[in-house]
Amino acid sequence: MNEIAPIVPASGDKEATMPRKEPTQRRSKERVERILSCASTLIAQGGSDAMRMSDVAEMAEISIGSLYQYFPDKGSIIRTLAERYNALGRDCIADALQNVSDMNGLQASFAELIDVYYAMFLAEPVMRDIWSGTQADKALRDIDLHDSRLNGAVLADARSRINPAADRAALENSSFLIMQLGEATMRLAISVDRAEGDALVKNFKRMVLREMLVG
Amino acid sequence: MNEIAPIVPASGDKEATMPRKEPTQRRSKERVERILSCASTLIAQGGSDAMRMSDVAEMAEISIGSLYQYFPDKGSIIRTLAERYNALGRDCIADALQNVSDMNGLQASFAELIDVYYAMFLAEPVMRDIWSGTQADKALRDIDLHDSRLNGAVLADARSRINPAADRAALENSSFLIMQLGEATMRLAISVDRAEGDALVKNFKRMVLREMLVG
DNA sequence: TTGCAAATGTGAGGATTACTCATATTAATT
DNA sequence: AATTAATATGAGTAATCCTCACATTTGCAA
Repeated sequence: MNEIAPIVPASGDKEATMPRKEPTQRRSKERVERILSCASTLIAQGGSDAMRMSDVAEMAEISIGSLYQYFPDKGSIIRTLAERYNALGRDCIADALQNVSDMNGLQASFAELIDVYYAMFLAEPVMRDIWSGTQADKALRDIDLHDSRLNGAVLADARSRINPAADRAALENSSFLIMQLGEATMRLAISVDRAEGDALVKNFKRMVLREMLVG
Repeated sequence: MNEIAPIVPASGDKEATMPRKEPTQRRSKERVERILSCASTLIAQGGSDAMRMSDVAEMAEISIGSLYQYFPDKGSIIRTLAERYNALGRDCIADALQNVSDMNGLQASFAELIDVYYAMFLAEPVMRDIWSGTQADKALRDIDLHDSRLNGAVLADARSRINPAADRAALENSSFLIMQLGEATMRLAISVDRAEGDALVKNFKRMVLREMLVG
């Protein structure tokens, strides 16, 4: 687990973290996608710890050497997947919150958002696995923190719109915390049996909606 | 990272997870302590990933083979340390909450508890490291969940005493969630700079005290 | 088309570490 | 003192991530 991740063949940047530049773009892009897709499948099967780089190469029908030409290390594959999932979540959150203009709307949207996230966690083994690793791996945690800040800012915007008098810094801190605690709640909920998990999520929802209301 | 941890030479149980039984108890007990202490030092220096079993053996001045006689795998050392830290925390929480009898007392005690925990997290690199790994390792997570349930039950007891009308199951669920979110907040707070971490903890405290008052 | 240089592909092998096991040593017991 | 049981030892095994010297393909100029 090392530094930064390559997202996709860098387009002329100072070669970033990607080993070599973009060649027959078409082919290399396809390879990157195949690698990520195979990695995803393998993680879904046995978790990212059990995913071996040799398995990924074999399933993607490329040599191990080629694999390392596209991703400098195992962590970079996982980070790339994490970033993609996060981007999905970010869009979801932005969609839900961008246009709320009153407290009722905010609460309704946020409550639904929590449900959607919970459903995603339950349905996506890869996401689950990667998010679990989030705390242990520094690079992953940094990605996670960064995205929580972005999402927190979106929430803070909405709250600020509704209550312009509120202190912006405080709103941002509170919103960031809410995003992180939301993730923690999801991780917790999927670690226990379904009924208890549901109850925990419900409890969290109640707590957060009140926090947003009261402030 | 495998199954269950040995705590200390098992006293005649069906040999549990410990390789061999208790011998010249004195010596073996000392060895276990020395191993744990050296492991602690090494984790404080570079984190548990960087801690090599060969280093532990060397620092403890025993052979690698002996090390594996006391701890069946690397994870078991870490789990043992985790359980010891948790036991400390459990005592702390029980002390603070056992005798509260009204809401003001509960809020005051819990607020102080949060501060104490935060201070511990800031001061104890080993605890930090182990707790960070909590999410990634299944056995560690199970230990963590188990202890959060115990602590949650203590909190639920206190709340139940204060408000006997409240539904016990709901209190327990809420208290368990609070304990887990508290941990999440600590992990978060130490991942950002000190000022922001302080603000996050303060925010969490506010949120939780209100939850206990209202919820 | 042909030939050459640059870009990619390849997989045997290096390097690191958790962990094992046959053997040596020490302690307990008779 | 002899025998048996308990424990210590560390060279060696196994599992994996990753590298690198060399083979192959591609792009391009003549």
